[in-house]
Amino acid sequence: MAWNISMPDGEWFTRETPGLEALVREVADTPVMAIDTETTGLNYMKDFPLYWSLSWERKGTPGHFRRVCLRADTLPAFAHVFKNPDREWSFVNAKYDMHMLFNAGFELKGKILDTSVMHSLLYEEERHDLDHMATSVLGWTWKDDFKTGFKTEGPKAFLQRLEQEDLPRLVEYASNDAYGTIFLRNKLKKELEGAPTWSLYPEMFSTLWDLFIKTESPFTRVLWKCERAGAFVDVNYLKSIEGPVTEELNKVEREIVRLVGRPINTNSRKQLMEYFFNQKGYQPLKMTKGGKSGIKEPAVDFDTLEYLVQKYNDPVAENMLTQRDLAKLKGTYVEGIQNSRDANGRVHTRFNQDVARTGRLSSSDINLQNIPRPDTDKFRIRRAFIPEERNNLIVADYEALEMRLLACAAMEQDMIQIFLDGKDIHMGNASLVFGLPYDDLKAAKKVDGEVKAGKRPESDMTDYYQRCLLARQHVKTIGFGLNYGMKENKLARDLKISKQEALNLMEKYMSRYPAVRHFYDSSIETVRRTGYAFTLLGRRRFLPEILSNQSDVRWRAERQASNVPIQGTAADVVKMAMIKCDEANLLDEFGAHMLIQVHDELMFECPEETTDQAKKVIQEVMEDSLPSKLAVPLKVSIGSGKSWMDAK
DNA sequence: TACGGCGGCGCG
DNA sequence: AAAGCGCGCCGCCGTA
Repeated sequence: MAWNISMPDGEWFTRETPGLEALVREVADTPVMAIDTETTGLNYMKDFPLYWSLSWERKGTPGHFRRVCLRADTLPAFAHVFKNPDREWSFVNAKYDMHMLFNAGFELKGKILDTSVMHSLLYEEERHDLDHMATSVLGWTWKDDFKTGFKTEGPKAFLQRLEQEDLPRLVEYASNDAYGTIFLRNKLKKELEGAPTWSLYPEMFSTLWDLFIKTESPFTRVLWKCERAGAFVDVNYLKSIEGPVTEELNKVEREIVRLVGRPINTNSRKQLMEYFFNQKGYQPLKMTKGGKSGIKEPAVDFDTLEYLVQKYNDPVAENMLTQRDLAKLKGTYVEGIQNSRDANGRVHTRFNQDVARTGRLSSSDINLQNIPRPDTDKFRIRRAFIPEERNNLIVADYEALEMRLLACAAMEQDMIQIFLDGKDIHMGNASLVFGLPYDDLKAAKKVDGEVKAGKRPESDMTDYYQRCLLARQHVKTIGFGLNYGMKENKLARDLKISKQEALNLMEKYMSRYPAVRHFYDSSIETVRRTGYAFTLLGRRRFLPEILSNQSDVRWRAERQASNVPIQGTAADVVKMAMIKCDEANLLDEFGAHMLIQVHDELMFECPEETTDQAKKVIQEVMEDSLPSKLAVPLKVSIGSGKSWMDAK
């Protein structure tokens, strides 16, 4: 027995088992079912199910459950059940099993309930794997250990040996997962229904169950489709920059070794630390965090290198800045992306729905949400993401999404007006905060652009225009910084101004926008009062540390309290947009697939002929993704082209 | 040889 | 580093 509870016997089915037909009939007649697969491995595009299991509460006999383990050869007998849209499947980590079933030739059409996602809405600080959820939600503990077998023999050999040599153990193992899942589904559903929340649409979202079933549940399938599609990669382009990147990196590393006068591994912070602070005797700028041991050492990060260049004019530090850039580019992107390509030249990320505490997605294996931006990346990695022949990429961006949501949430009329007037928000803010004419700010940016493009003489960029540009930059940094709870010290460092100037700037900004100040204060107050920070659709984040006696712990919770409503609401908006794009049937209408989400940006692949039509629909759907209009319209800029770079 | 912690850094 | 939110991956290094 694997769980520490009494349970019905696990049943075993193969294609030849006489009871299979009756089982199929019962399953078809039971609309709520937990499902799990045992597979050949963890690669979701390549591996496939060897066994699978189901568990459900028997119709007409409440409290009586069945749990069955089936060999994969039984799957075809259930094909019509998988196709039925009017049923519900519960999983742990749903997308993975959906991929496995798809690899075996079956696409589930019913509702998808991922218990990991359900759990993440209630217990965002905990893990969402089956073992932990079963322990903490159900009080069940796992007794058998299969890890060693999987590890030493590999999943395929291990599972197939079990079928031959110890079938009961295989049946236990496999069917218990499904059994745990159906109990988790039932318990978590009750907990979600009993979890009140606060949203802008109380008639639609008043409990976490509303949030789950109306947004997260359909979202899972949307993400599954994105993962499945993958993004096509121009491997020739990556190969073409691999040489130059490597050459440049080697060159700068050789130069560093020459300057140091002995072999040094430029990737080793320890060796660099030794060189700068022992051999050269420089003063450290800052110390590292120290981690568990608490041992702090001099940092050798970007800030430090920049300071060593500034203060000591050190050529090694200067070269290290280049080395860092190139090493990151080469290892993480040029090589990393190539290594992730599948046989068709596409890369398939995992979009994690249960990781970010604010409700954002995360992307891993491969992370497609941190590909370098072309404006700072001289090797233009984004150029490597391309459509297949005769297709385009479409890239749609929410413009200033978080600022718009802040203006709405705070009901800051002057800021709202900037958006209603269709102005650039940072220029608008700079204009109001510093009393500069908006048109001058606009002209400054235009002239700056033209001077940089060589279309105008440098003398056109007057001191006044420089001041205008700087004002916009300062206000932009303040706006983002405030959202993260930044204080004057950090602002001063970022803007390279004095602490007092930074303090003055922030005060000026806040007193020009009193409603914004009040919004941040009241966000913190809400958490003090209720324990939770809320987003527009009612996602909650529990922040008990807001009452901590330790000021650093409490301050951190306060920063999170003021950030969650904005970052989390932005995540809500994009999530709704993705669901609506899916519902708009872009695939059938235009042959368009959603590929990637990068927080406020969506990427699609679309045939050339239908690109213009698809763009129009996508833009409309995204700008209109919420149940009702906000005080500020959401604006989406949309472009298309033959690479991620060109499409923006 | 594998793994986790850590520093460092890419993105929004 | 510091009162800057949310992520994931790389290489190094110490440990098993």
